[in-house]
Amino acid sequence: MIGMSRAWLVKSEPTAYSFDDLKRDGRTMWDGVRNYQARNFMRDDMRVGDPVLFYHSGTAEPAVVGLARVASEAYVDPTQYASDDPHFDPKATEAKPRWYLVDLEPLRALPQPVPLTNLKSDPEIDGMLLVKRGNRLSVMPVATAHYRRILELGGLDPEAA
DNA sequence: GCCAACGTTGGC
DNA sequence: GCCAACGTTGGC
Repeated sequence: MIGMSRAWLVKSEPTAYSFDDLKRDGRTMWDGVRNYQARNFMRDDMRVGDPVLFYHSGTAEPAVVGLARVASEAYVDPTQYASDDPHFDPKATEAKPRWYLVDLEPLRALPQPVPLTNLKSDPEIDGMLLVKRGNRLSVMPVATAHYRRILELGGLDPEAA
């Protein structure tokens, strides 16, 4: 990681959108995020090229399964205006959008998915937001040391990735 | 399916 | 501005 590239983690239920779906699509709008903190990270802090850990939640074994990258600057999430969309927000207006998103592109699946339980028991992962009790944030920053450790556990060389 | 934790809403 | 009620997240 050259310069001030910052690592992130996004959660998704694979039945809704999986890492395989992202690989198939080649690129996707990370739409439907309806949490202000998560929105702010995307809108204010994400930069094109930042690495993104892709996490599967709501599964028998929740795990980090892939590596992606931020592929666009933030822009208005169009689903907030779509009355037939589950993420429709009647309080959002064209003049005052509420929700923003970035595009994501897949880089590669982790050769070895890294289960949440492994992270919880790993001393080097101490303090990571993801493993904090009651954490519900679906877009979060990841400390560089934690990011590198997860790549390592996932079977990727942190230097090469 | 259960339930704890959390964020948001809305009445006051 | 407080806070109870509610809906959602997400691990188990």
